[in-house]
Amino acid sequence: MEKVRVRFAPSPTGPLHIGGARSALFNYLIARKYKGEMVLRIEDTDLERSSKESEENIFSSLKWLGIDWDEGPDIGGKFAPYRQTERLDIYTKYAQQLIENGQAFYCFCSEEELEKDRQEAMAKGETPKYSGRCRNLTEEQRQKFLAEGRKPVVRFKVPETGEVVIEDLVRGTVRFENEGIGDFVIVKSDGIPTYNFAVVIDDHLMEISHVVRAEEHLSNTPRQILIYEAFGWEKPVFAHISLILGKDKTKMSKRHGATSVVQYRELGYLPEAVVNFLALLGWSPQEEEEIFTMEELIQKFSLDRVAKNPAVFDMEKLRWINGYYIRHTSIERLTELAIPILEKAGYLPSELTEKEYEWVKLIVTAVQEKLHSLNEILDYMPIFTGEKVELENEEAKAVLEEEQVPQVIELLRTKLAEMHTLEPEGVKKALKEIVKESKLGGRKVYMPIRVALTGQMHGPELYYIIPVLGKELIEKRLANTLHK
RNA sequence: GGCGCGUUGGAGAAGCGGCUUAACUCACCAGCCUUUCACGCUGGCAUUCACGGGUUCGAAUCCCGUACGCGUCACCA
Repeated sequence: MEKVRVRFAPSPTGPLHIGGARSALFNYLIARKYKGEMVLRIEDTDLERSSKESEENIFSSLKWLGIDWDEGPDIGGKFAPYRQTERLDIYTKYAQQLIENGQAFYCFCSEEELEKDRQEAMAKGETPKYSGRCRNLTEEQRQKFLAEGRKPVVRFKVPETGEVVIEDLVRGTVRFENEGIGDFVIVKSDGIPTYNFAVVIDDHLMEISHVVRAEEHLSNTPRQILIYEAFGWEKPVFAHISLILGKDKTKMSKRHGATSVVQYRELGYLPEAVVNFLALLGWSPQEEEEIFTMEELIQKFSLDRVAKNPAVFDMEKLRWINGYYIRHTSIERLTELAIPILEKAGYLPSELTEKEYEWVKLIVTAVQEKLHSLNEILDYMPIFTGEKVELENEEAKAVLEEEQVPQVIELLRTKLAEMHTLEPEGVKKALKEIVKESKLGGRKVYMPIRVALTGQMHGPELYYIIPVLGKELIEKRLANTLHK
């Protein structure tokens, strides 16, 4: 088998979309699995919408996910350049070749003319398709148009009969009649090639062996194959992966929530969780496990287990996966990730003291098992900060009215006073002693303390909450809740 | 409208002619663990695979039609 060379070829017209990230991931997994090469190519031929900023976003999003590439605009490679706007002369050369061979032609039709054709075809109930008007212009006509100042586009001459058969790795055999394909534009009037033309030239020149991309490109594929055939080039293997749909089964869009990789990053998702989730979007493992590291994915991934049916973006599942990774990563890492979130929310200054860092670390330890995304830590912050405590409901109020409460609180005060510093292990021990000495049992001791300190019936372990609060805050809170 | 693709439980998703009385995961319910919540563990949760025909000894799996959804028909990628 020849060397596997795959590519991810986004157009830099916005932040990296979750669907794009999934295409990039699949390509990356294939490249690594078969010890091939991954090419990153920037398709920036849409001058209007492309931006450097989007390009930067694509680079950083991919890196964040842990996807890297062997050749690309930032690192170069033997087929450089990797930005289409830097390859314009190459496309011109090949377009010229097609024109000379009679496989492409200049078209001078104006937008108005084309629109009129379209309307007429629609009115007659026909498929709108290029009329072929400029297919056989004489040299004279051409000069006349040029003299009028018209800027031509170059159109590919599509054979009028025959069909294009695609042997797609995930979709099987798909056929398209040539008849349904009009002569399409390959070079715009400003001299920039269109997508359908540039991809083919680049994929061929860059020796891409497998084109793995989203299903929306499936109906473009016959046009591209026609170009391969016009040049007599060997075609790559195609694999069109299904679209990503939202919960309502329509194409994933802003309406469904976050759609870009950066958004997930900002919402407190871990890159390995996003990668794991993305891999499951359209692909399924043979075994029962669903949690995989990048290494495992590289080992297990294969295109023949990629499904044809559309992949539905299940936010609940992403949350669950993210929660899993949060529970299984280190406190140090979570602390580092939590700091900017807490800073932004005003819980921390921009420069941290050792003491503040330790404080965050304790909070993170306390809530680690409860989080599904890092920013959920903010939901727990009222437990750890502020002097005032709101009793959450009547039930909580009732807990504080139980008869053993004064005794429990007194014991707590005594125990805490005996301790020089509050740390989880010591507090845990002290609490157990209270249970033992009072002979009241767990619930009657823990629940009043919990409610008195936090106002809530549920929450993280008390032996974490107490050290986080510190003696001073504890006194203030006790005073606050008990004298109401 | 033409062309192309899809349709399995509350949700995601395997299975692609007999081994399926339809995996697995999430959610949900019950029990256990536990000071609470959460985590973890155990068990329960589709007689049925959009619908209607057909092929076959046998169909979720193959064929045809209908419905619904999605994609695409650009000088966007």
